[in-house]
Amino acid sequence: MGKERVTVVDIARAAGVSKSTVSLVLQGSPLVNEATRAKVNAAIRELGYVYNRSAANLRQARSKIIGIVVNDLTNSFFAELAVGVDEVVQSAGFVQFLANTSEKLERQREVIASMREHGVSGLIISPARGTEVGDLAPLGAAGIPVVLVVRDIPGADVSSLISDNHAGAVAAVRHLVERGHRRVAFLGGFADTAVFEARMRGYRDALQEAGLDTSETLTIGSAPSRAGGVTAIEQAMMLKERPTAALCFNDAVAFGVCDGLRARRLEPGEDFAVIGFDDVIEAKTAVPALTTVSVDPQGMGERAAELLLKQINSGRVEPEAIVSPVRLAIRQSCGAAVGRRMKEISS
Amino acid sequence: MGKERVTVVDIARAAGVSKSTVSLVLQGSPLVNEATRAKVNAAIRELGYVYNRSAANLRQARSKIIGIVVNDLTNSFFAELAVGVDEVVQSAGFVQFLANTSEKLERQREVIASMREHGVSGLIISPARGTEVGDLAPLGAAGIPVVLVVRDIPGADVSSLISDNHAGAVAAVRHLVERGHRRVAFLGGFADTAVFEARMRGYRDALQEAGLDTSETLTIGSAPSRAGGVTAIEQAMMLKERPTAALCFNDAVAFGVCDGLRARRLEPGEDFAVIGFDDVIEAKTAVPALTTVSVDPQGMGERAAELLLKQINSGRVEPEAIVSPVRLAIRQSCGAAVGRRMKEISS
DNA sequence: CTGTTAGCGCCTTCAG
DNA sequence: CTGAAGGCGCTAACAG
Repeated sequence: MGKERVTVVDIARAAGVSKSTVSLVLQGSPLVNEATRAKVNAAIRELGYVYNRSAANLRQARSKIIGIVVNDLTNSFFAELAVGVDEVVQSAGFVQFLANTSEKLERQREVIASMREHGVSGLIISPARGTEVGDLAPLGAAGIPVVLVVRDIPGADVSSLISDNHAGAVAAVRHLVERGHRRVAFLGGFADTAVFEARMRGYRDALQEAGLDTSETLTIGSAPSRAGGVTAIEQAMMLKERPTAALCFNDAVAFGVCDGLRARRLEPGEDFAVIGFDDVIEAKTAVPALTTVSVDPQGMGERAAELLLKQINSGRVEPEAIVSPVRLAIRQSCGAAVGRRMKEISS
Repeated sequence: MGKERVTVVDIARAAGVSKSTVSLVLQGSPLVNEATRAKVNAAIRELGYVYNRSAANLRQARSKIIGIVVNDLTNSFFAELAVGVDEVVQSAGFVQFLANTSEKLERQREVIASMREHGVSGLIISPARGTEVGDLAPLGAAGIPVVLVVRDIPGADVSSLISDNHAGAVAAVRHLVERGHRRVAFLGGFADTAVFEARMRGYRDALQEAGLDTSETLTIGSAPSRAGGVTAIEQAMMLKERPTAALCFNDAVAFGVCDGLRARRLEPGEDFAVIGFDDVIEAKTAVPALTTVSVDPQGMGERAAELLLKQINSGRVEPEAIVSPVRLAIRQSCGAAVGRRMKEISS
């Protein structure tokens, strides 16, 4: 067992060629004779050579790694995203740096800095709440392509890939109105994100279009979590004129709303429809017995990765803003059964 | 805007010191005067210097990155794991390479190779099914610490951190027996993993201890997925003497079993208890209305990362096998209500 | 098609 | 406490 690292010169010597030839083989260059290539590869295998990317990166001033930073990996939505990114990134011969910020700006700053130091070729970011253009500016200045996903940052000079939240909200409300709902609440979320703003605007626009009440009282904010959903529906049900349906800020809130509904007795025959955003695996399976209609962006990870790779390969960093269409997915038909079930369970 | 990369010599010049001084400052060495340090830091900020880790890694022949490879990031269990690892790894000044293998050995080989090339300091692996000792041997030979999580690979000369599957199964079965269940099935999973073997053995041991039937017929294998659970419970319910409770190979199977139970009518008053393994967030929320008792390892990611860091820092690579205790977590009380609910829903 | 030469940016002796 | 020199392993010119 040789203690020392085996390098290109070792394998060059073993194969009886020069180290640049080895280098060419390593990079799969077509400029090298088939026989030579075979000899080199044999030597590589024999000596157990492992390519040293640190050296290559240093020399080339770039590395085949792309970074992905998400604000909450615990949320299945982002886990899915990361898997999608990983898939295309791996097949393109890159590796993925994954960092989770847990919505902490400080952490985000650190990981972005760290990624720069590692010389990432590009970055996919679902920014933490409160991220400002200044946080991304250095990347752009350094010529590192960035693709923003899920949350846009107005004014940032980078690409973005977000879902059409406005259209999604409009479609959801239309769906509810078609089914006869006249009092539709908007539950959950904080007003400080662009995502919230877009969904809320879609909600209002669709109500107006249907000539319905857009009064503030039917809009109840809360943490964008399951617990927040419970709080929000409780408040909503204390209103003089209760809503009969709710569009929720996201899937977590929708689950919480369902929890809240289960916990209270609805009047016999009373029905309640719930719609959430950001539907992913969990949402598809978690509340099978309640009606949920979901607005979910498909394959966002893959698309983001492709967009990023395109920019990396073209060398050009020309920001591109893509708004991804959403679809309404109906999991289970509405019906008075919902009201009945509530009673049964709470008894 | 200078086109050229700013390096240590630039900032050395700007600060009026030598480059080695700068290097010391960069590493937070205490050997440098406070005033000098301040000057250097000022220059760094002013020139927008970014540390080049490729160069440092090349020079030092190691990198502050640790790799984590999981067999299914889509499974919340592993997402949680990755988050846990990320947390401790980040605070230790490392960054995390995350790769998802989707149970594909070929992919796993690629990513492990890639990580070696990047000079990772250590690796946390939840191996894909079918991984052999040979797949990990080169890492050990290269002195790269490896911590196996979730799934052990007998004979591999690396550390491992797995839950006490045997004890978990025993506890689960005892719990069921105490509640009066006499016919307990073991549903789901494939017999080709050590995990399966341990859980199955615990199941058998506990039954024997209680003087109950351990006949093969109550053991029904299936894919370790939700769909597999549905298949398994359907088979189980076609038995002459039906089981009244099931211990499931994992949480996904448990969900599937619940699905299957919902889909069929139980006799009035008939009860059925379901227990799953690998409980994580999803499990805690997905089937709130059914009785589930869960066996879940806590903080495995953090512990694995700590173990790995310890090995990295000590330089010593002395494999250590840790069996993590599990706990039974009862989500909701058992009761005849389950049988009633089934009827209601399926009608 | 293959060999030679010259660094990439940093860290580490070893003197001062 | 700071400066001067050398080289980590690789690739990018350029010659042959």
